[in-house]
Amino acid sequence: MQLSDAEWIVMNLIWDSQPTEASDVIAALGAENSWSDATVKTMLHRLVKKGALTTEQIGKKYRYTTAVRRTACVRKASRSFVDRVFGGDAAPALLHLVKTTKLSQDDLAQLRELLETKSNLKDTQKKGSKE
Amino acid sequence: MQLSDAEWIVMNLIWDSQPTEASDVIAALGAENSWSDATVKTMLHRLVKKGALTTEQIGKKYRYTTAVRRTACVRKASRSFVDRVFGGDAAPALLHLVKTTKLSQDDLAQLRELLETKSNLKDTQKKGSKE
DNA sequence: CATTGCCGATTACGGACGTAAACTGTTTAC
DNA sequence: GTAAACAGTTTACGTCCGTAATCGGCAATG
Repeated sequence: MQLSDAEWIVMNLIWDSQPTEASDVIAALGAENSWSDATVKTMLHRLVKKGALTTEQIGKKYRYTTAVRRTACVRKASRSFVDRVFGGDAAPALLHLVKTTKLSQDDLAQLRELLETKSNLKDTQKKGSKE
Repeated sequence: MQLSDAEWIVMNLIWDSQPTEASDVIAALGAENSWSDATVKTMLHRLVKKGALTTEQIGKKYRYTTAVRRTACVRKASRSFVDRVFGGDAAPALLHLVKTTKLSQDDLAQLRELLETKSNLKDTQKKGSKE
């Protein structure tokens, strides 16, 4: 599922507070992004048509629920980003991001732990060649 | 400088082998991406108009040179990616990427070192609040 | 010198996107 | 019950993007 900029905003909101009604989305995003309600409605509609959201009719109104996993979309977007910007080579991408990102102590600790785990896992399968 | 998908491909090539003539770009990218030469020419033209490339007339033909720094574009694209997908919160983005990326021992080592440096730098300015 | 061929410029066109108005049907309040 | 309010659908429109054909100038070649 390929999401556009604006669609990510909508989807992120709905992933966070599911299921949601149109009015909630309009209220939240209209304020945040100064989108007109018409704009939000268009987004929702397109996302449904696209298969990213499903609607469930509750009485007279609809409730929107995400139909795609956030992790899947994130994965897709990440790959696309790495491909586009770093020609598919993820390592420099990561180095760059880590270098240029403000991270809290906590984040740093988590990352370090994660890396340690990965290092240990790989410890057996000596994979040193570049290409 | 905001670059589109296709433009990144062109720019990455030119950053790597500067200065370049149109024919070279056409040859390289036509083969790789099966773009028609017309398509490549359009890309080049748009990039020039956009200010991402400059042309220097050598005799009757032009040589293309990048007019923007790759790092600047990478930074911009990274920020835009993190904003769009993670709502500006970079830490989860990094965690996700690190988690889902195949990294060589070498890459891991580099990352770990980088993180250690960052941890030490931050050691003095206790910033723990989430907010 | 006229033709061909290369190269950059101009024009084209459909689809996606951001943005939003207008239309329609239903519910609710006066 | 009629009008206002609300929610979903349709239509709209300018821009960017991918993709490409065509045009126009200059240079080499016969």
